[in-house]
Amino acid sequence: MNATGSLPPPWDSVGERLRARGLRWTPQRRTVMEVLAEADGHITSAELVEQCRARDASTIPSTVYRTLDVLEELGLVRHGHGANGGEEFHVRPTREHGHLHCAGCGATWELAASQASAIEDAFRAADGFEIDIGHVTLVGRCRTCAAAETRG
Amino acid sequence: MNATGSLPPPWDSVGERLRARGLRWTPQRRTVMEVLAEADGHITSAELVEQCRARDASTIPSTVYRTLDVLEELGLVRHGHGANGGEEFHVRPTREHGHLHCAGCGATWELAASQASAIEDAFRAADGFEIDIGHVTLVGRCRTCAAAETRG
DNA sequence: TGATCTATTGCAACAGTTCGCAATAAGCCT
DNA sequence: AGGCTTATTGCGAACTGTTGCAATAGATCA
Repeated sequence: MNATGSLPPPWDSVGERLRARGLRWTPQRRTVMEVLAEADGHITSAELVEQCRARDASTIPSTVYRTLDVLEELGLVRHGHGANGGEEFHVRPTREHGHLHCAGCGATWELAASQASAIEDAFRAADGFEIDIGHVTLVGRCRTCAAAETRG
Repeated sequence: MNATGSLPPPWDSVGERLRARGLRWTPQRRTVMEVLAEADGHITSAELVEQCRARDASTIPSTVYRTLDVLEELGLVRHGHGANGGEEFHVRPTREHGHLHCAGCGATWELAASQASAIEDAFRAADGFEIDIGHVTLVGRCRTCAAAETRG
């Protein structure tokens, strides 16, 4: 049995990857991995801390945040900001994608990769800017709410 | 001399506008207006609190935050989120504009209205989404940093 | 001017997040 | 297995921003 036990890829090799960099594989970090492995997709910091605490009541928030920093350096998660500015994490291996949030109805949804490409092109053309479409949740009005406002 | 003293437009009429809605014109709110009038453009919550405290050492942060809520309802400021998710305010009467932040060199700059229009069009075409381009600071790589990364 | 109504303030508590620091413990080497 | 180095943890303090509540003080009307 390897040092990381039965975690699924890409989490099963995290221990080795940490050690290869002179970093350490600790029980606290393993707890964070377990939660992330189950949360595949998105998770907010608050959710992550809460779920770590469910597995290990002695979980300290600052340890979780610092573990996330390390995982981001390893490329296993990427942090972003939700519509209210709060931190949220994209868990690998999720494809690149953006989030849109409607300030009218409160919905948040993903922007498909093909649509994202068109938008990235627009930024590139406008300003030479290579936007990281996934980093912040973009806020505006969905088609329905925008139409309702125009009418009303 | 009117009730708001020598504040410049549109701040000189805030007192009346508040009263017209059954709200009140208080010394604390006046302090916030004075700072905003000088900060024309952008200001973060922390900067605002700090500058209010410089004028009136007894300034309480929660009062400042609540005043900002009221001013946003009046349309005199609009809140947004910086590259790190922190709150920041756009002070009227500034035109609509977006902010871009380069994760490479750390620079933040404004997106001109004409460029913003092209990007708004791209969102509208992609998803029917009416983006509020000014609400969040968009993160990515500026032309220079993107080119440097491509090279090596 | 004074009474009245209630918006607003000040304060304290709290939630999310970061940081400094001393104690702990992972990983390496013998 | 034991010792050493230092990354990491746990904890407390600080910072940003929100909320509940009792006391204060604008605004209005007589």
